[in-house]
Amino acid sequence: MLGAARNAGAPMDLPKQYDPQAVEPRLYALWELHGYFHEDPDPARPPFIICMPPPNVTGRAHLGHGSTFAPMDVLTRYHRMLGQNADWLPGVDHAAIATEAVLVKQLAREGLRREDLGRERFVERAWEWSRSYGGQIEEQFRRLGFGPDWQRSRFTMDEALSSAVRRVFVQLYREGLIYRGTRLVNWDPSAQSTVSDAELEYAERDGHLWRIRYPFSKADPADGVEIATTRPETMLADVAIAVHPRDPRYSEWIGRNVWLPPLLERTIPIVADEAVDPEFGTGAVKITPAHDPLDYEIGERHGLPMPSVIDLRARITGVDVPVGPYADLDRFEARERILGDLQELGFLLEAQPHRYSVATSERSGDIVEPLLSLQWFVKMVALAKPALDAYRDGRVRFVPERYGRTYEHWLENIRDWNISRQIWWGQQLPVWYTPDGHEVVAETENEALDVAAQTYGTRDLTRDPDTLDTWFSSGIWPFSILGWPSETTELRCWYPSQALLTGGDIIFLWVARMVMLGLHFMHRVPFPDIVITPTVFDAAGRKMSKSIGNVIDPMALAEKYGADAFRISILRQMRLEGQEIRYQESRCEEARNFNNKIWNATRYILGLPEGLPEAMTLPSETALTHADRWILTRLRSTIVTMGELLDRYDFGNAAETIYRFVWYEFCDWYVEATKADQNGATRAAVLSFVWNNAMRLLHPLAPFISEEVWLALPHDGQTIVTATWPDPLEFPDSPADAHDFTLLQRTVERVRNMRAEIGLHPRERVTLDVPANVPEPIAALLALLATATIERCAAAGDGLGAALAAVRVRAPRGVLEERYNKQVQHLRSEIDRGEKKLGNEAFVAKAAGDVVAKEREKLDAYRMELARVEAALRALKEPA
RNA sequence: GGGCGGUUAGCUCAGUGGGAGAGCGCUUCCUUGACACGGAAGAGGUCGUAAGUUCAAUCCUUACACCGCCCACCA
Repeated sequence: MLGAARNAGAPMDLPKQYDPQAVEPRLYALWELHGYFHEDPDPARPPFIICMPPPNVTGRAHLGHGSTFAPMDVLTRYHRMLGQNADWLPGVDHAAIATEAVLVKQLAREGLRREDLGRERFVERAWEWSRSYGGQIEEQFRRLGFGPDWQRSRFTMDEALSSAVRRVFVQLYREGLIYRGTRLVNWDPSAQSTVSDAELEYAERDGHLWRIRYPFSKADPADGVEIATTRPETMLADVAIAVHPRDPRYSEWIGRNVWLPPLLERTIPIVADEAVDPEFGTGAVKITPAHDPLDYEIGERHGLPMPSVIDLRARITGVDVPVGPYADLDRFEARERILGDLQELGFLLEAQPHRYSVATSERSGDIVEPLLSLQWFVKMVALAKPALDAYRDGRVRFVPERYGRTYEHWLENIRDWNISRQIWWGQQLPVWYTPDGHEVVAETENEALDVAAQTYGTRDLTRDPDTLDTWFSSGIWPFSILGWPSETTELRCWYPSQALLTGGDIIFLWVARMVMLGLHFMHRVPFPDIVITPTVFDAAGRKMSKSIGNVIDPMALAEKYGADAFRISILRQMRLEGQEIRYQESRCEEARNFNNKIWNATRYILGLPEGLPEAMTLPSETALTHADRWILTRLRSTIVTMGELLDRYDFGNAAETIYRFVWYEFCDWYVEATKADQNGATRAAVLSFVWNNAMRLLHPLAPFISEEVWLALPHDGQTIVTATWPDPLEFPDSPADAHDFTLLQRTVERVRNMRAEIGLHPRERVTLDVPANVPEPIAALLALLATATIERCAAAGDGLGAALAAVRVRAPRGVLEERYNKQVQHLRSEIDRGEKKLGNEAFVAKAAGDVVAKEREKLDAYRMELARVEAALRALKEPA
């Protein structure tokens, strides 16, 4: 659009407001059409690979993608411009639990359960759903300008990835790192599946701590041991009372039996265990190994039986022990009934209000029930050790560093990972059972049949119905997407990747597991840098949630303000050490204004009467004005700073740096300065050169507007996407001239300030007495920028700084007097401060030399300035 | 209970061992040939509290208060 306007020679016909909706989708389509995001492995260039954390197939873009995915896009685009073999590898996760939940809900609307459909048809339906409705998030990512290599997109359920998963499972099994066993697991009754420890969320609840007496004799309910519990419904499965071995209150009772109320059908022993806290409750605790993790450990230590009374539907079951009238009651209903009965029988002594935390399932939100169950596990200790070593010797590091301690602590205290799930959508375990119950683990059914025939003499196999935890397949993501176990070029060139960017909430679920599995199967860490990006909250610091109604949809922001604006608004708020962003829509509006500023600066450049040069070249160095040299020096410094900041993953400061350069340096000063007549010959070249460079610096952050503007300027190549990153060595550096320009800026500000005090209309010229030793070009800029008429007066001071300081503003005597008096007052206080400081012997003796010298210089400068102002004040009072 | 962040202008946040910053909001002026999604000039802060280190502390140390996050087997 801009380019066409340029050719038409009528840029002023362009609208004054930038319209991202007209630009963004069009440019994205072109980029994708030309395959600018696609790369092949090229060993001749350094790789820069980022594996996209695969969003759930059920997922939709949210603000968090702004803080995590936008930075990945920034890095990939930046490294591509640096000429590296840069590729961002995308994909989608099959999100077993979430997808299954969607489908089950869908079926329910049809009055069906998944069993009515059968596994095969259910899985078929899940595939259909994933293909048609799923992956919509990829479209949203396109709209946000994210540029991963779509041709390489992978789905965790793809056959290649599933077969990699089976390979990993089989190998770990053969190495003895995967086993099947009956352990206490977290059961999610509403999802009807296990949940791993890392997927639990603890919620504080107000409840009660009930004191209950277990009697020594059925005949005397008043004589017994008092325990405290928050979960009376589990007492039906109690197998013991535990006390601390050195608790004097109970020591003589250890070994005795008590009756188990309220049924009083069996007795349980009192045992001693160090894990009991004598300070808590009554110091005696009921032990229910089948329904509590700590009790399970105590039960194991004491060889206690482990009856269950809560079944998979979270109802009371009498399969193991008598449960009397409570059979089949819901767990919470049972609690009420049991409490009532205990009360009636005199065993309930007290109900004390108590705040406690319950484990809930992250996915379903249901209260998780610890249950004994036969499941598959990964032995973690052996895998964790190398992952810890890799962190400790620096092969992986965290940004910010502090997250490393989180990772370390988790790995040090790691527990076995329950990987079997009782859902149908996902990678089915490559495990078969013979009629005798022998396990056969193999990558394919044929192989399993052969093994079974050879080892057990049967071909009658039943496959384990369970599927693997979704995180099992994402744990091998950095190499499974490169074609592992095949020895592909991709695998050879692109493993390991260069950085992982993700939210802090999945350091355990995903990051640590990728490191462990990467080390185990590829013998190298999957990425050296782990960048933990901040979580986005609302402006009040609350999590965004549907129930609060404070969710901001990034797609709506992109619609309203443009994807570039959305990206800038998030990036500018990121801080290297920050762990949260409080998002306010006003930041997006501000970024939209920024883009509009860029648009209008471009309109100005395109509308220059002299037209733009064909090629992007700078005029000879001698032709450059002060302002040119200043902006080029500032550009050079901006390029260097941007590079440093992006290399450090400091996206916030990088965004801030280009933002300030564009607005406060280029637009506010340089563009204004080019309106002076003197620039006619060179300005179009310098303006378009600097603007071209600025657009390239901006491109990783705001890909659309930078491309649109860049294409309209003199440029090399087809697209900014593959343009080269600006090189500061391509243009002259003249710090001295740049400094002269900053002296001019201060003078302009001083004059403008006076103008305001005089109350001049913005267009009315003020008259300035400018010393003869201020060079003509500088004086001309002063006249332009301060809207002034220049009268030359006698040379004053030594050097440009002093000469400019001597510039006088002609103004009514009263205004000048007030102004000078204010200045005198300010200068005196500064001089006073400096004198006191330098008069302090301790300061002069102990402060670093340059600090003292600087202080002296400042003091001298203030004194000179004071002398000048006082002279001016005196001159004012003398009769003309 | 343990660990980690945070506390700076009305709001959201930068920042630094040596004279407190931005954006938004607010006040005044300005529809000047890029831009009112703009320009210019301003007002506004004892940098959470208290001690300590230092010639010098908003910055370093300690304690405390409040807010937030993570971890943990308080039954």
